Amino acid sequence: MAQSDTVDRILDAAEELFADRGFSETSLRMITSKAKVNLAAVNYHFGSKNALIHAVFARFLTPFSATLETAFDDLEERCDGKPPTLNQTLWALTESAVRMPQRTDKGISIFMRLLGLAYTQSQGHLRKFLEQEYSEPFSRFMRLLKEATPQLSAVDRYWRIQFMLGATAFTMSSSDALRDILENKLGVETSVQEIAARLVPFLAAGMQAEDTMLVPSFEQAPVA
Amino acid sequence: MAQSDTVDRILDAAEELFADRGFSETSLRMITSKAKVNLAAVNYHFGSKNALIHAVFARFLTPFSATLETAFDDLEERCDGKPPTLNQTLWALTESAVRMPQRTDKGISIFMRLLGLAYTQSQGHLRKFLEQEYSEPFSRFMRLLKEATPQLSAVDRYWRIQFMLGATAFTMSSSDALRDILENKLGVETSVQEIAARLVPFLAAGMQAEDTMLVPSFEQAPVA
DNA sequence: CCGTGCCTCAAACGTATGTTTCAAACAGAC
DNA sequence: GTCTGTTTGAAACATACGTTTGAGGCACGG
Repeated sequence: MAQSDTVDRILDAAEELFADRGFSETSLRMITSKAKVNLAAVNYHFGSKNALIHAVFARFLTPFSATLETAFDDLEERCDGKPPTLNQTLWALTESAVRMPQRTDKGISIFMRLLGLAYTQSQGHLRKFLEQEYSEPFSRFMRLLKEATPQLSAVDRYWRIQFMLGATAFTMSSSDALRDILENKLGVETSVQEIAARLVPFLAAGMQAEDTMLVPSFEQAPVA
Repeated sequence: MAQSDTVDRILDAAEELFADRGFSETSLRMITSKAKVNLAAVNYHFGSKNALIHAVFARFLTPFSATLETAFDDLEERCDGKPPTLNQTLWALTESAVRMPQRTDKGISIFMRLLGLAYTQSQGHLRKFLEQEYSEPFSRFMRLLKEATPQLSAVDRYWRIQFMLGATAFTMSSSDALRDILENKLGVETSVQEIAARLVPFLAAGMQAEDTMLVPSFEQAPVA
């Protein structure tokens, strides 16, 4: 083999292990033994474990952010002038994610789970890396959200974006938590596409909720 | 001192460190040096690091689940017979959380962040512990949610509950992630009570969103 | 006043981690 | 075939972790 596939085997193994164990809980020895490569190969090819984590993210985030850019381009062109709606913006995002070329059958869920972990596990270096490398599509998405919800105050919009990100990242990253508790009872399996199809209306409805209730209490919210 | 306060000092330090670093990323040496206590004290008083984690959760989860039980009792009594509404159920939960006696000024946010981590960091032992000890108030909350949303199919309700949990847990657990990016720009500080006041309407609206959009595409969702 | 039980302390133990080393194997160019 | 730069291999390194040990202190009941 001309350009050794050691690098890819490491990335594949690391991606999968990170996705279902987290970063700190995955050792280089687990990765190299799953990838059937020598332990030293990671530090040789990537330099450090943190750099390997960055490489895992870059491998799917770079093509994804390119796809996303063109999706946003298409959307804005289609709307010529008028700002896209909230639903359109959210769908542009989820369709870009779902339609990404997959390496494996479970590619998209690993993808989502890693993104969830990225925000959830407070790895300072990772956040710094992601902010530096992918701030542009992120900012653009934020701008679209702002234009799609002009009725919201900046503070309301800020928090509701937090809630959206939370619902998304958490759902995608908890493949084994509540799924075990409840999915057994229902006995149904759901694809990522179907989850997204359920998630987007939930997010859009929450984002456009009528009012922000302040100083709440049961006296002001009667029973009937 | 008759009953040494070592145990409480360890719990205080561990709680805070766990909350802003996660479990695996917090070592016993960090905890004991923050608590100004000997390293061996943790294993002496608690037996192991995992048992310490359980103790940290039990210290606030046990009184909280008691408070929650009476809040649900009050709510159901007030509604005599008729099932409580979704808003009432969500408010009963958040008010129980907010009105818990606080040990420190930042007590409630640590509380929330730990709960977020509990579902997010896939610590098998923690999930098992929480399920064993606190399954009853959890099941009761789920039952109330079911009765408050009879229009939803079981599958829809399952996923939307996931989304609610995600928005809540993630928001509460990401005290430093997006807050750094956006809160600087807005220059406002928000209390946990205010976050809850914004979160509940978001969740209720999402939970009661009209329809679950299936097989979505831009052809079926025109621009105007 | 002295022992008994509870607690603290410094030190060590065993293990696992990320990283480094350096010799061997390899590929391609001349 | 030989040389050169790149990649792999087994082993070791230094460090950090959770846990255990055993000596010492301290309070309290006899």
